[in-house]
Amino acid sequence: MSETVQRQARAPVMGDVAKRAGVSHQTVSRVLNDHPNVSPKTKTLVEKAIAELGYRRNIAARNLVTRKSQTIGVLGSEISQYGPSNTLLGVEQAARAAGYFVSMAALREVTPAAIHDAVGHFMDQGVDGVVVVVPHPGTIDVLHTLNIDVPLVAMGSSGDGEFRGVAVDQRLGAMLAVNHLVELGHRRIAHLSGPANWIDTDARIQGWRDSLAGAGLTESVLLSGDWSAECGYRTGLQLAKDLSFTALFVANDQMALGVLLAFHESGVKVPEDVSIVGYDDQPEAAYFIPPLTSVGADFEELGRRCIESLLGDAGSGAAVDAGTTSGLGASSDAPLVRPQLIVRSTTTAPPA
Amino acid sequence: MSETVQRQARAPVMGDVAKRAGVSHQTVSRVLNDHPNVSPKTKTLVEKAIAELGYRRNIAARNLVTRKSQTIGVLGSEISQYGPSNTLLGVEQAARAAGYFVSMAALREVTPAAIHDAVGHFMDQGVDGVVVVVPHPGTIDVLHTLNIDVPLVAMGSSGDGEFRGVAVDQRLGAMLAVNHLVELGHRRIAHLSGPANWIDTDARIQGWRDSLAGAGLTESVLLSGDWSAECGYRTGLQLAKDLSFTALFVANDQMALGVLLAFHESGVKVPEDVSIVGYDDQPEAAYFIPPLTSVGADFEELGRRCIESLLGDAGSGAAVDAGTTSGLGASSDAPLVRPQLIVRSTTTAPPA
DNA sequence: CGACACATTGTTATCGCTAACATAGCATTG
DNA sequence: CAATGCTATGTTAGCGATAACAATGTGTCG
Repeated sequence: MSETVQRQARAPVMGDVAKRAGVSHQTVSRVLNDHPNVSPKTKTLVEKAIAELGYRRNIAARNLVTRKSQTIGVLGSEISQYGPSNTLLGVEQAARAAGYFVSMAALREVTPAAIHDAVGHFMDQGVDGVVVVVPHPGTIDVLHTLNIDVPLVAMGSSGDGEFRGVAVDQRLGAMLAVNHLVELGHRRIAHLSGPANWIDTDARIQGWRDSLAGAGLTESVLLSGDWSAECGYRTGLQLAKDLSFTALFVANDQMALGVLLAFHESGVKVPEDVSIVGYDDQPEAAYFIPPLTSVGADFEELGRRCIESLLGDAGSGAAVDAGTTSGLGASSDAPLVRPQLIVRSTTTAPPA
Repeated sequence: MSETVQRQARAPVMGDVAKRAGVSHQTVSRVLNDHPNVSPKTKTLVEKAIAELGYRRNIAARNLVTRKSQTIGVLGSEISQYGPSNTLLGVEQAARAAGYFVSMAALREVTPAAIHDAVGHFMDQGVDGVVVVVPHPGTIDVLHTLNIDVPLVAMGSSGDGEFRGVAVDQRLGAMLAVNHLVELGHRRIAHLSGPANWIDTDARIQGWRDSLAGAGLTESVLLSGDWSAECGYRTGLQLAKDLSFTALFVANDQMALGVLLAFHESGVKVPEDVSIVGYDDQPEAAYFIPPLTSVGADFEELGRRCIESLLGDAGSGAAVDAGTTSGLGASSDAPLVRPQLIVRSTTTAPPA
């Protein structure tokens, strides 16, 4: 009688399952871990006992003895933004599908101290790997100072000796945008970029330049913004006063939204007076006034690739300690996600 | 010599710290856990040893013996949307500040099976509490079937005997919106709501009704949408053909964006012909054409409150097993976050 | 000054699991 | 048929922390 009570009182452990199945607890462990040498009959027996008891293996005990936590730390910032939040989604999905837990730490502000904190948090937890979804430059540098002893994948980075990187081919994306403009007949194509030094900013500027050069055009205005609609609006107001270009490539959709409003208020007609191409292709872009032509990438796929890359690493054991550091050549084969141009109503041939 | 090598080979454990500080490992544990009866001198000694060795406590071992995982499971869906993603941010922040790890599981699709899966994932992990950030109705019902043995807080729910809830006072938000319209002189105020049965949808419809009733007005058109800009656009196109109202309260900003585009294309002037109020006040709303009047809430605060509520629970031990179930009266004191109306350029007095 | 309370520290016993080794049974082989 | 190798299972020993209890030392009090 009292035994029954006890059983209800505390969760069943491996020994309970073993007793019920008439085997040793080790055999139960073997069934749970899919070891090869277990007879089908025993396996069935054990599985039945597990089901009957509603047994769940104690993860803490397992982690203690295996020295693995089965969890991946995801370091994020700006996770309420379209790109990062979708990347996060992809990361979580892929990680859980692979049997890992996902521990999240969001950076409210991207400072060395905050990064340090969050990584410390992950180390305390003994994560098996870290995915960094922080589109800020310098993050990688901070991480380098941290002496992290688990595999790490950084989104947006192209990878280096120590860390792996997964990124969207942003230069290509920018070229897609600018080529489209060139094909429409534009010859003076300005660019409203992101803040200086961001990886994304630089790559997009580069694409703009390369595309221009490829078409034999000289650079027009290059302005830098801060990604916000507010900034797009202010810049748009300035620009409207004295248009020296017929097309504008804006580094993200939010700034483009601001520009659109500013132009609207200033009487500059889009696309008649000036064509605009955005970047990110967030769902709302299709409903801007007018609907925005934009370059989009599959951010979820990006997230999935992060995990793929990380697990490829983790699978090969402590690859980080060993030769990887010397394999600088690996940086070039960082997987790149290809962006796509979605043409809508903000682009047309330049005014006559 | 070999000892030195060993020390580098494996992470230091409590015993190493103890040896170095000249105390027992238990004393080290006491220092780490802030036990009262440790002499300041010893404490300093231990802390010095910890720092010198770069010691980090093994969480798995601790979890095993304390039967606590120090982690909170966060179940989310639509985490790339403005509201949920910010709530998530608030949750993560507050949880980490309270010394908890945050394990995330994102629902790609909100089905009983997916919820089941994710919760099972959390149970495997032995989370100390669960926060549910899933704005879909029926989620709670599914959770009720799951026999969860840790405290749980559901965002958007008003709480019941078994679970706690934290929500925005959406009825109030809707009333704020409609009252504003009434004060401007509108008498025929339509509502484009969210999908049927959503908690949010119902509360906002209720607020719209109550506000109308309070002003002695009869209900105008009530249409239901699906939150998307696309749907707002289609509905807007319909509506534009035959305007039977002078003001439209839209249940979220994205649908409002679609409506704005549809009206623009149809030649319906906002706000001259019809006033529009949105809901959520996402940052972009200020840059819609024209800038959208909207009702906003502090979603991060909502997230923080979730943790607050959860930890209040967790603190009192296994409150769930005990009397809580009978305390149905507690449902009324669910903390409500108060929304605010932000007036911009889509609202004005009705046409003469 | 002996007794008792209290602050401080040490010792031992788990927590629930997996790794490593040990053992038994059975088929194969020269 | 003894030797060998495999398969299937059991036994034992930790993983690294905290809990519970034991053992000190120190000060106060009658």
